[in-house]
Amino acid sequence: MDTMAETATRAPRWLSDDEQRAWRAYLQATRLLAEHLEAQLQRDSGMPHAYYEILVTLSETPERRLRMSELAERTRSSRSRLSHAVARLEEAGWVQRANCAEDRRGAFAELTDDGFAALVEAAPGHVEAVRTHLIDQLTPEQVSQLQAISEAVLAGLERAGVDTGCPMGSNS
Amino acid sequence: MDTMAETATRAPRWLSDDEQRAWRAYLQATRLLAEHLEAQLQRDSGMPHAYYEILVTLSETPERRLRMSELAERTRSSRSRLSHAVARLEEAGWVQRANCAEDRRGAFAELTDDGFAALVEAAPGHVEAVRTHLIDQLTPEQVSQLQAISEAVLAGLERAGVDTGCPMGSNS
DNA sequence: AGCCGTTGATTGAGCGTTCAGCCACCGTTC
DNA sequence: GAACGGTGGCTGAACGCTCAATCAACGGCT
Repeated sequence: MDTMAETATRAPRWLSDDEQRAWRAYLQATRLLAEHLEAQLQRDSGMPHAYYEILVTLSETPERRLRMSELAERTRSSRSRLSHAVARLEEAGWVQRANCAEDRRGAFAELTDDGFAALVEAAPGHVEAVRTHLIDQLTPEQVSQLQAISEAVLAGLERAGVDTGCPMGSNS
Repeated sequence: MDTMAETATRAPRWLSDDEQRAWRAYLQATRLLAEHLEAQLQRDSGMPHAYYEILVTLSETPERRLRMSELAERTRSSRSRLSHAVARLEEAGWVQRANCAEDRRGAFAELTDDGFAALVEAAPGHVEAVRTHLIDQLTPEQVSQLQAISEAVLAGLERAGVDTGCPMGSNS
């Protein structure tokens, strides 16, 4: 990396050794954890984590249904991605679409009973994995540190306009 | 989620409110950050982050070349994934394959001059993004907390037999 | 020599995501 | 009421990844 510092057109603020160690540890930990949780959910419940989150989000709603846009926002997903995902979930019988009366462009995604059952099946194993590989590895103090850190990063990203649903925001 | 605790066949140890807040914040922060970095690298340098890491790993090697297996381990990638990736990188002219004399099954992946140039182009923007959206959002204390947390999680995953592909000792 | 399990690496199908483009509908304006 | 830009949602192609299958070469064995 040092050799590149000289070659670069405009010297950026490179990371210090400590920062780089933290960054690389963070990168590996988040990636491995995500992969592990993904694999667990796929293996035990036959759904990717993103789909699990869709089901969770729907289940936390009074009528177990949401407009596609609203669902996309809450799951921080693009509309396209959600559209494909709901199509898959519909094939699995876990979600069904419903027309919207007030806005005929709109569509609802609705959690079916099978979908709720699948969620009930999937949740314990997933939560157990999260606890085992994240929460239980940390002291209570570290858990709250992690929350503070995550919220700081989130705030920074949102302040920078890195909002998922807003393609117009980035310009130059 | 509480309703599901009763329905599930075996569901001990749900997350407390604090733990769940921490988990969800972590989830969103890591995901948004990863997506942002991915997008930045793709937009500014035309490569996904995984490919960037391959180039970095090759560049940090004396001869700028590594056996495929070795490269797969260092980038924590599956062999298959790496094989596909190197194929793409070869198309881009950033990497070239070379036969291995000692083991005729083997193959080297070698960083080309164009590949190194692409890396030199890409690195400043990427590092800047990491700094801006992660490091600069945190106090120095939080950075070291994050490192400790990440290492704890990593150690837990490795203890649990999750294939890390990389023993703790090796670094760059 | 011949066999046989292992290892290095590639391949192709399938899946999820992104991106760009599209259509249908909305609300406003003239 | 016709035209307009904006919005809700869908589609298809391209891409990266995973998984299982495959192949060739190695190395130890008798």
